[in-house]
Amino acid sequence: MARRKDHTREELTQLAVNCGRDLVIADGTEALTARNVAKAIGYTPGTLYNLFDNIDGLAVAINCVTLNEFAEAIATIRAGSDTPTKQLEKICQAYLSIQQTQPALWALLFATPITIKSEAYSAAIHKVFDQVVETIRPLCSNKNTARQDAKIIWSTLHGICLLQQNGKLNVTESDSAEVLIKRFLNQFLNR
Amino acid sequence: MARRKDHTREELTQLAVNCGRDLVIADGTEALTARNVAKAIGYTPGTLYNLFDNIDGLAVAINCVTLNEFAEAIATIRAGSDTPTKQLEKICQAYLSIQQTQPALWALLFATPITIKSEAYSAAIHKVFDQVVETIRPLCSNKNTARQDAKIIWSTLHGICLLQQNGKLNVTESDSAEVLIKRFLNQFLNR
DNA sequence: TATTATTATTGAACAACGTTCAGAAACAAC
DNA sequence: GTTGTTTCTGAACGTTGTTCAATAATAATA
Repeated sequence: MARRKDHTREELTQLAVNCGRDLVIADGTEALTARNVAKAIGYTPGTLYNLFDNIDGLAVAINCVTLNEFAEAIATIRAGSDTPTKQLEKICQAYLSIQQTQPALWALLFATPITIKSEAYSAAIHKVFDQVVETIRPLCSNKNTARQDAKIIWSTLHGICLLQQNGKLNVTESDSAEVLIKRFLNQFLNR
Repeated sequence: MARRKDHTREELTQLAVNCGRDLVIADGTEALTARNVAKAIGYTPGTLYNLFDNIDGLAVAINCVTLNEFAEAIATIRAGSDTPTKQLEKICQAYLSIQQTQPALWALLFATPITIKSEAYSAAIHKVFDQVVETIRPLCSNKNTARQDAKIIWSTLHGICLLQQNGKLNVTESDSAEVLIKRFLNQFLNR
């Protein structure tokens, strides 16, 4: 069989991304295999390689969706009338929320070392990160360090979540990620 | 063939850990396969499963070596006559140094989500972490928060290195991990 | 309408992975 | 010498990512 043309190339890509995402949500990152996705979309593995260079390409595409959703959540927070500090807190909570409610999607985002150059992926990262920078800017003493501070906050957020997920932070006692992040923000923002 | 008894069980374990470590250093974490290690030690894959539950067990054993080396480096730093703040800086630099000089070993340590319960592994983590806590303690305003602060610092250190390694921090400009960490410490320790 | 060109899709194959386990070989005990 | 125990092999299984000749459906052409 060949040339079914049930879907356009774009539709097929969308289908793969959606089904792949559902697979990850349902059964974890390990379920994201070429054969699993192919079966889910009703095609064979070979077809996926018409759409993506390799299976990591699909992972990146799924990550773009996750990042874009997060970027929208941040935009909503920033559209509100909270103080910058409060906004930053809410952004951090939103990040935490992703990790806690969709741990598998989060793991696909960060716990997997993905080394792929993708226009869309860089753009998606920027859409998130740049907003963090702008939120922080009024809080920075030195105006030139907003981006650096954003990187630090982003890294800490990320590090706490990662070590928490792997149980590498539960040395003896267990502090919730939320508590640690709140403490970090307070101290880092000098209040 | 069977029962060569060229080595005791302990020697064989040591051999596997050492060769596995060398493989990782030379060719990255992906080179740590049962067949590769088996060939390196002059046995067959099956033998490895007498020594470890699975291949992750070998990875954990290698990580213990890395962690113990790091713990010793920290001990040397703490034995010096620097101020606590300076000691903390040096510890952070030592962490960075591991990531930069042995990126594959570091990747095996942290970039891989390992979910294994190991007595030795927990002990190795503690040997590192507890020293960080003690170094920080005199710098903490509230005496009860030393462990929390240590976790935050540890997480930040980790997050910066991770995002840096994956190129996920090089948004537009590139600040070195060293600069970011120094800035973080200054700000976090309120100076 | 008949023929040709193009393109999407398959399915079988390949190499490599982790892992298992019956059996063979070497040692120890009696 | 016989028996038992332990170590080690090697072949197998199932799964992974990935490739690619063959094929069938469509589009283009005559």
